[in-house]
Amino acid sequence: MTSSMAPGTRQPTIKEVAASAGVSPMTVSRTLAGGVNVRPDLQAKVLAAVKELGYFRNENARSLRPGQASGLIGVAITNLGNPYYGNFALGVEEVAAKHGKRIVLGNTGEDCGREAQLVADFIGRQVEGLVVVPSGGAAEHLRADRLGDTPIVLASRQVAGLDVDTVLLDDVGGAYQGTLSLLESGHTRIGFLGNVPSVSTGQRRYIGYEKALAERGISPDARLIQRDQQDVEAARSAMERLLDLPDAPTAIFSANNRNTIGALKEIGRRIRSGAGATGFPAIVSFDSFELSEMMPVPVTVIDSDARQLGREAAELLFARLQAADSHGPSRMIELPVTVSMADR
Amino acid sequence: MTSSMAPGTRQPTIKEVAASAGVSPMTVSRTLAGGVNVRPDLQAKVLAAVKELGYFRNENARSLRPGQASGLIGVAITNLGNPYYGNFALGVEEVAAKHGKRIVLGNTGEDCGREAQLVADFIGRQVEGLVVVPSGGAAEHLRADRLGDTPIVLASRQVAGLDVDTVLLDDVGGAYQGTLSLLESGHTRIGFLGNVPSVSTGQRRYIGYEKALAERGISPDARLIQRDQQDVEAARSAMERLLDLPDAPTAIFSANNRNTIGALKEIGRRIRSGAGATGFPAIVSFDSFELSEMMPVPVTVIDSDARQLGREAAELLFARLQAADSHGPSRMIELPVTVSMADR
DNA sequence: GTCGGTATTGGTAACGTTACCATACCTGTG
DNA sequence: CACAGGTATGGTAACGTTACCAATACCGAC
Repeated sequence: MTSSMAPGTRQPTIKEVAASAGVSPMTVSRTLAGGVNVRPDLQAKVLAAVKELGYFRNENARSLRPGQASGLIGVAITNLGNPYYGNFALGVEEVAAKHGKRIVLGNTGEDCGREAQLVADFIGRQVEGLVVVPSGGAAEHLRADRLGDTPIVLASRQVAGLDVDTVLLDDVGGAYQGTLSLLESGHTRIGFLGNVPSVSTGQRRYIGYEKALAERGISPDARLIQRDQQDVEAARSAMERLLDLPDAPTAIFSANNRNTIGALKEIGRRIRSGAGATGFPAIVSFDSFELSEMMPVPVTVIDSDARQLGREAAELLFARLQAADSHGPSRMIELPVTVSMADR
Repeated sequence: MTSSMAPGTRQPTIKEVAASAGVSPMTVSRTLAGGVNVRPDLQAKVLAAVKELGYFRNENARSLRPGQASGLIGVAITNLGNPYYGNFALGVEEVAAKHGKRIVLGNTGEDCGREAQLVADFIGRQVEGLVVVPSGGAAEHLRADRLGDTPIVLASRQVAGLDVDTVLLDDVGGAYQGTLSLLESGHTRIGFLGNVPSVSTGQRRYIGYEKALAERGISPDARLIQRDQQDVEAARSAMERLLDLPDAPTAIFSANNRNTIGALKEIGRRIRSGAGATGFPAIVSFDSFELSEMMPVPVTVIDSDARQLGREAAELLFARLQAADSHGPSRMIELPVTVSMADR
């Protein structure tokens, strides 16, 4: 039974456990470390005292000792509310757990300043490595030599001029294939909804789109290109502008999840206000989303496995952590994407 | 310029910074703490050395000092891949940031053992408080006296016999209202898709459903009740069973997000295999989901603000942290939900 | 009975940091 | 010019833990 004390009650320390068990702190430490060379009866006493006092080892103090690792991997993602990144984090966690490490997760909200803060804090907490989905602004704070030799892996997006391990999707190829499928269906006016070019996925997916158009001798029409939307509502409004053009596009290439949802919301709005369910542009969406098969217009999905992306990023990090030469040349992996055609 | 050393390169310490700047560690510490009573020229030297060496304060060592708080709040959620919990975590983070704290996020995967492990680790890392969405199994490890006086707030779900601060949704009321709306439309055979009763939301939402039925003198039909689905595929298959009943339900009350998606997927499957879009049960869904307005069958949504849930949980925690009497009686908050009728 | 070896236990120091105290300096006042 | 009162700086100890070493107890072998 714990004595119920004033608010300021502290965690018990190993000394208190030792006193309560009638042994030295070292015996407690050894017992908790597995009990080698500790008499079973003392182990029992120690464990009883631990339970009685509700003792937990102070991991901060533990990781202070020389040579002791903190057991933490810092993970910074841009938007926790986006299930894509949630699943990404799950992939990182899965691999980290396999190596006996825990992840510390932080959200940058696409804000470069918060990202810098977060990374600094991670390092201050002695993480053994970092997995970061960069927000896309200036990235001085991600340079390897500014991180005190903490290894870092970038995921999903790359940063120009930053020579570190990176895992990307096949953005260019996926966008190219998706756009091509629209061209092959006879579309020639294809709208583009996407991210700002300063974010590498925004840039790379645009390149794939443009490449497919170029092969058919079509030069991009600036009025069909909307690249400034960060959230669903902005995407919806961009879609509204495209649909209101005198010569509206007959198909849309949407470069991500948020844009696709926004575009579909605008279509839904028009359907509910009386327009029939026909005459809307076909949609190709980079990134899948739940219930895409239930949409009133055909949606072709360029899908990737967020969890796998997280796994690969983590594997890259652990490879570097275990490498004899942790300063070896940086590696870059591109994960394939799958294109699931709308079946109508 | 950092000397590029062998893999084992360590973070620089305050002593090294001090040596490099030609001052004592105390002057470095004071400078980093805001610079009171430090000559400007020395501050400049220190800051230059910090930058030069890429020094970050060791937060673990810092929090070891007596009276120093770790600045961390531990947050345990059940499923990172579910955007509901992602947004929940964002709400917690928002309030934590307001108080100058950071969150450490962990995923339990609805696994009670992992939850216990996670909480123990949080405490070992000296978090100042915990926000937990309990997984629903045994919860010995969440008892306040097992947590070394670290305050805890439960969110979304309560745990029987656990007398701690809790934030819930108005599960009973929402389920009652949603079910009532179906009854008022004339439905009498209403299926139930939900969580296992050991999870409090599963239990409470079932109670609301049953209460509405009882008011109309309808006793629940066991064949219409499916309460074992944890993921989308299981939910789809449960929906399949309901639809295949000889006297299939004319409406479905789905007690959460995952079940609603599964149910809709089954409907989609049938529509695509040739059935018309009519003759399917009306759906009421506890929890909203993106694009619910685009579904081929009307979906009434019982919506709650996940982010607000996170905010309220965090506020409860900080109230307790700042209270003079941190052992005061536990509080319970129920957040309202809104019912958005399908508009057809 | 003595010796080498092993099993068990405890003491000490060190990890990186900062609160506290002591010291040295500086400025203005009587 | 002495002295009070402030400002600036450094030394020391302590936070909780465990690696390392020292000490003790015990065992079997000679």
